[in-house]
Amino acid sequence: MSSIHDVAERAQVAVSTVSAALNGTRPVAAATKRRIQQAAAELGYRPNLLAQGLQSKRTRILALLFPAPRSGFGLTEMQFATGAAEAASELGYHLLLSPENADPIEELRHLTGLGLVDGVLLMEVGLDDERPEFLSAAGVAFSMIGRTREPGSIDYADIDFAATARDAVAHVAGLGHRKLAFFNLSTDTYAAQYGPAIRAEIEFAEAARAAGIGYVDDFRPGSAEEGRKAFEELVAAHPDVTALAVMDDHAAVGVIAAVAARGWRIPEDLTLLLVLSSARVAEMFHPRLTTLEPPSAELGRLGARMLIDRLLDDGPPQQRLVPCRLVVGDSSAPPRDEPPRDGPSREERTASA
Amino acid sequence: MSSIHDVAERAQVAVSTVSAALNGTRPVAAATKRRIQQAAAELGYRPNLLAQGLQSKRTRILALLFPAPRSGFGLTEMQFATGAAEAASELGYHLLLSPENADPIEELRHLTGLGLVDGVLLMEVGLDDERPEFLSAAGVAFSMIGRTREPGSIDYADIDFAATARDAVAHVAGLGHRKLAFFNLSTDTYAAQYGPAIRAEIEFAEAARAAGIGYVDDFRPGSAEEGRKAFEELVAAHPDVTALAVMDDHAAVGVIAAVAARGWRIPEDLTLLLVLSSARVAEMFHPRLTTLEPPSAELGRLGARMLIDRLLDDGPPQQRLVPCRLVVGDSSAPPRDEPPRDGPSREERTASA
DNA sequence: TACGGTTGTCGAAACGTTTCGCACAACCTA
DNA sequence: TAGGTTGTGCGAAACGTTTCGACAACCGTA
Repeated sequence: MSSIHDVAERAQVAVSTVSAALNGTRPVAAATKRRIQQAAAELGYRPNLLAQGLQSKRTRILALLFPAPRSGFGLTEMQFATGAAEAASELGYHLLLSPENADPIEELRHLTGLGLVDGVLLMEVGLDDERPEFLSAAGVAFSMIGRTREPGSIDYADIDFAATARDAVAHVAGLGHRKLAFFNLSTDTYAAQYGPAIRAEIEFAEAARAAGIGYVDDFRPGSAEEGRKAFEELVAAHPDVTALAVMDDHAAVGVIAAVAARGWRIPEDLTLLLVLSSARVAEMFHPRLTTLEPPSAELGRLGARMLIDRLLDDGPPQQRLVPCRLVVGDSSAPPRDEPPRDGPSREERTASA
Repeated sequence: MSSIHDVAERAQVAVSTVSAALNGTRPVAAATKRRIQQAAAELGYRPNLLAQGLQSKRTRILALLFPAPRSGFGLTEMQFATGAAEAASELGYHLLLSPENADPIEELRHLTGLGLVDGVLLMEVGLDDERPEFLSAAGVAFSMIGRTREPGSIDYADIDFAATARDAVAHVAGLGHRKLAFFNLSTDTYAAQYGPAIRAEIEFAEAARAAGIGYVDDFRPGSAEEGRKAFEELVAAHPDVTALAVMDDHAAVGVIAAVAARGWRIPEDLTLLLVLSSARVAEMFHPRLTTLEPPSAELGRLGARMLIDRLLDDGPPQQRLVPCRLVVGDSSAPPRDEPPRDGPSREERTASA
């Protein structure tokens, strides 16, 4: 690989002049600059990022910390990563994919001690996450996808749960439903104070209250089997529920099975919404489920962009909330007129269809 | 951040001695070494990766080139990335996530010119991919996830399509099926000479021939709608097919809908296999589909590991094929005794169940 | 006693940049 | 014509490492 020395030699100028000409650091005579640029082009010169970084203390490398694949690790997280990588790339930055091991803080200490990265992008941020505090104390620039309980003046991009819940409730209320149930993420996830689990539950309750429709959120099924059970219990305890919003993909599978087992149909007997699941997953279901699709790639892009902004100059903190996109599928319909009973209700309808 | 100078000063030795003591590059008196290690620990010293890289020409950074998200970009690709990142991390390497833009070769030229990465990990390798050739010519170390038509002596990790097809065929033949159909990836993907599409088709044909069962592979549906149509055509043209292997997730959705529309049931009337799709996707279906799950994370790990091996010393090329894992779901069953006819076959069975 | 070998340490150079103080010429102004 | 002001370019230092030749001290042996 040719270095700046080679360019200098070929253009018959000093090394420092090449640097100035290429970076525009200070004025260089037009003719000289042209000669330098040509020499650089002929040699296919690319500045060495390591040398640049060593000198300037800026590497233009960002680290994306991603947690050890939990059970629910999927498309959404992937899209954070690709979104962030693309945004970084567009702005001339690189993205390092850093898996987190058992001790995230130690991992962080190591990573930032290397002098390799300019800043860190945190994802899967818990409400009481300790990483932000550490990074702040260490003076490392960072931004979050998601947010802690009290984000203070830290940059973050997160889902707008309030707007998402409002949209979801407006959708079902608009169809005429009077009572909505909400199946949260698994009990474990909830207990771990996972932000989306906590916030979604709060905001759905609030949105339902504001819209004046009934609301139930006692269930947190994390698997198909738990989803099935939860649905049975729901119907037993609240037979007047006609719409259901489910956070966990697998629980939704169980719900659908339970609905079919009772001889009910979607959407005639139940309007089913998938919350925070990608449309690609929703398409796997039959009928295609109505989804509140998280803006994952967008959040990744935003996270990377605000981190880069922060590195360039420190303006006020950027805190962005983006709502999920409502993708109406075939699982939304007005409620049945009267509560369905067990039995051959499906056949009755099939006959009339 | 403290530097090697600080350590040297604190331990009262020369900088070069610190380097030698910490890297074991050459012998250092035990007492001195201890003093140095203690000083380093007290200061929390971490060698600067940039300076190390600048000097040693080795950065311990690998780049994973990932293509612009195609339609089918999903879990599988994610797992390449996380698998590779984990393996790299375990071996003391870092993984750079590099999105590919419109011109992959130019992108590569740029990336490798930076001196930032020691090697490149290629994924989504096409049969006639031009990237390997470029990298070979440029003298850049790399390995592939997937492989070109003639991989020569390039390191790669890929799916063992022959074994996968054998396993799939053995599974359905073992259940008693006598004729298998194969729905490949979309026509576009096939036309683009996407390795898995080409190889899977060849190997399924071969496996079916070897097992002595009938085989059809005229279809390449890339969406639910195309899947539905393809299934209709299949049944019309080959009423004796009782088992179907589908490569495209969305096509499978269409197939399932078409099966239901005819009043047939899975697995009673059709054994359905999902090929190259993750078990997590298969669980979304009802009934849970039998899957040939690609060893994505494993391939990612292997790719990273063989690349690192290559960087350390050049032994013979490593070329690994890993078969998909057969995960038997609820969509596999022995064939019905006689070819199903249109009509109330489902009701007959429902009554007897 | 002198000498070759071993052991342990040091200092300087090099990796490829950027930055900064200076030098020098040309030009303008008083 | 002398002094200041631009405009342009140069060289050296610095960033934090590793590497390598030099060398001092010590040992055993001839």
